Amino acid sequence: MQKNKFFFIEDFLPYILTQAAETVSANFQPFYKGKYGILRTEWRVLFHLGNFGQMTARDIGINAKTHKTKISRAVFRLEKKKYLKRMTSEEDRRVEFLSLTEKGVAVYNDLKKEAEGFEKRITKNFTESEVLVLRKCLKKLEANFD
Amino acid sequence: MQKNKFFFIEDFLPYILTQAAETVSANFQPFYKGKYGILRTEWRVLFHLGNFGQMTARDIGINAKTHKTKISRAVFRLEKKKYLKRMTSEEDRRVEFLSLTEKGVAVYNDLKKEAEGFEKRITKNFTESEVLVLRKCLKKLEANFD
DNA sequence: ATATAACAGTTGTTTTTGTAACTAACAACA
DNA sequence: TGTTGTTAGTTACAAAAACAACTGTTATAT
Repeated sequence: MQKNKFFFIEDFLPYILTQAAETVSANFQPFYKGKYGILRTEWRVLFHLGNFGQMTARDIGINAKTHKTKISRAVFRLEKKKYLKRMTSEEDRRVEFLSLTEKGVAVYNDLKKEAEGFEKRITKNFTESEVLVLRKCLKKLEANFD
Repeated sequence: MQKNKFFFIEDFLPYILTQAAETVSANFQPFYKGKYGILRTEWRVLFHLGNFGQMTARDIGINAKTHKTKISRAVFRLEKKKYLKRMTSEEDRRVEFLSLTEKGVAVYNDLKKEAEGFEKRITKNFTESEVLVLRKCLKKLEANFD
């Protein structure tokens, strides 16, 4: 930022990015944690399965850039809650296909509504173009590390 | 599994925001963790003191929106590394004024350079206006929860 | 005053994460 | 066939975070 030649932590992009993400996440958390007792990684697994249908733990991990142990534990917990079921692959018995149960789909559909409402709420004072640029920049930031 | 046309996790702003923040943070971490063995909260405390000078743990916590136990432990570790010193207030003996030691200032100055370089690098394919809008939007997102 | 509440910071305990090592299944190739 | 390497997923242990309870100090209100 040109406004000053010195370094200010509050203008340091990685810092304000993390702060914004933490604040937004902390305020979104009650919807899934408070309502269904699931953690962030569980939310991500649930939403991957709800969104894309049957997937393997491996592919969820790749797509969500999440370590396999985190996924493994999230899958275990979702299974324990009966939100998710496993089916071992016939061709490769190392692989498990994961999918949501009826109960899981119901939770997903409810949380999807919450998510849509939440997103609308946090961007209510944004112009359409601001939202577009924001999305584009966030994707670009990520892509810079691929 | 019915695939819903209207909600996509990869367009969900809190998700892409968190993903971008996690990716950026993971790639910035080696600079302070790898080089000086400090954690993220320690980096934040160090940079608050380097930036604003003498501060109390309380005020760092408020400004960085970080819980006092996290700050307390970060201060302890920085003190153990001799990057930081404490001085009990005369007027209120509950309060401790924190400041960087010479060694701490040296680390801060080095990490500040790294930070500047890193920020430049991650935004090198951004237009000036994109960076401005991004900053503005991130601050606005945060402000929506004050 | 003296009781009570509020505050700055620390400590203890539980929960979650990070990392490495592991099991079981497959693949490549001699 | 082996033998070696790779992969999907789990488990064990250590590091860190979350949360509650705590100490010592100051402010407030009878």
